[in-house]
Amino acid sequence: MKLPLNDQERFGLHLGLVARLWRAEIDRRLAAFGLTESRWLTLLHLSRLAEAATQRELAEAVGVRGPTLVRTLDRLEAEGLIERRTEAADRRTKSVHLRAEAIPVLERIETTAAAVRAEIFSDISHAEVTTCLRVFEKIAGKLGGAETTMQLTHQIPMDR
Amino acid sequence: MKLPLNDQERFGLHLGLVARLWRAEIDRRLAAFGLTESRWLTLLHLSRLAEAATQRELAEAVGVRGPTLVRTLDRLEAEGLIERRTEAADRRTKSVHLRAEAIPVLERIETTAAAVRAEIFSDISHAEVTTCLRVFEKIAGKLGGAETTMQLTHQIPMDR
DNA sequence: TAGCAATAGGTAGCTATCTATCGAATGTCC
DNA sequence: GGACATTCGATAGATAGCTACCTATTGCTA
Repeated sequence: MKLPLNDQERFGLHLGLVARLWRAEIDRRLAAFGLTESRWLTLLHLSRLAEAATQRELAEAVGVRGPTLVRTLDRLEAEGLIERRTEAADRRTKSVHLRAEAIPVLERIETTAAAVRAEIFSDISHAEVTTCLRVFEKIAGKLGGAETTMQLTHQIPMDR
Repeated sequence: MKLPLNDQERFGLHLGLVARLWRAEIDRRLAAFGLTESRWLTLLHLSRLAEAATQRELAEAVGVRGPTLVRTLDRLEAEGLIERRTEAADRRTKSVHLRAEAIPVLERIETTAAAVRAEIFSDISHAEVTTCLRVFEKIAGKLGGAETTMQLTHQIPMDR
């Protein structure tokens, strides 16, 4: 039973581990600014989406389920970084907006993320990165179905 | 601000997402047998470690911290799949042992994991897998320090 | 050998993810 | 136009990861 692992087995085991290490590192660097990955990732996607994104659109962009985003937004709203507005057109939906207070925070996020990337990728070639991305998208295509693939490539259709 | 993402940015964003999809898929397939990833992963590592592994050694193999393993072992012990024994040599440590009831469960895990791998990797070449593994280990080396690198390559030193 | 540092496992509490479900609002189809 | 299905955001509860701290035991060292 105590066989050495083959490469496919090792891939499965290491994927989750590296993802946890990555998240922990970013959390560590941004903790001093009161940010965790789920919060800064949400802010970042919000800044890159069209104006007046709904919670549903934002959740899809970030890659989490609705209830997960609800709690993240609760915290960001309590911290005064975003606000939710009920839209007259469809009173079920709420649009999410960055507040002015979020601008310096976003700048800090961009700076820190760039520094982490420069450090992490210093000895990883561009070809290696694109290979990983191709593998990620193949896996997401199989596991997540069409929606996730579109989400991964940031081609979110407007009519969903 | 609404710039397209470069490949390094996309890598960071997709890593966590694919890891969550992967975990959700395996949990879905093994849920019918009362297993979740943390539990079957722990059983699998236990079956591949030397006899009488301590909790510390097992935690390092699985890649989680001590308190995380404590809860997982609590559940596995309650389900009758493993048992903890206090060793006379060092009464601080407890060795973890598979019980006979775990054998069919492990067979089910191995079968299911092999099926998932065959499906996921059907259109991913061996070269792509090894490139990803090389990237994972470079990142783990930078983020996790020496111990994690050793853990990733399964060269756990005996004298720690 | 007495005291103190280090180690193993456990507990408490935080964050974040998920599924299942709910209420309100909207849309659709006879 | 009324009944039913769908969609959106929120809530509840489960699981799993972490750090910080605690107790018991071991071992080193002055």
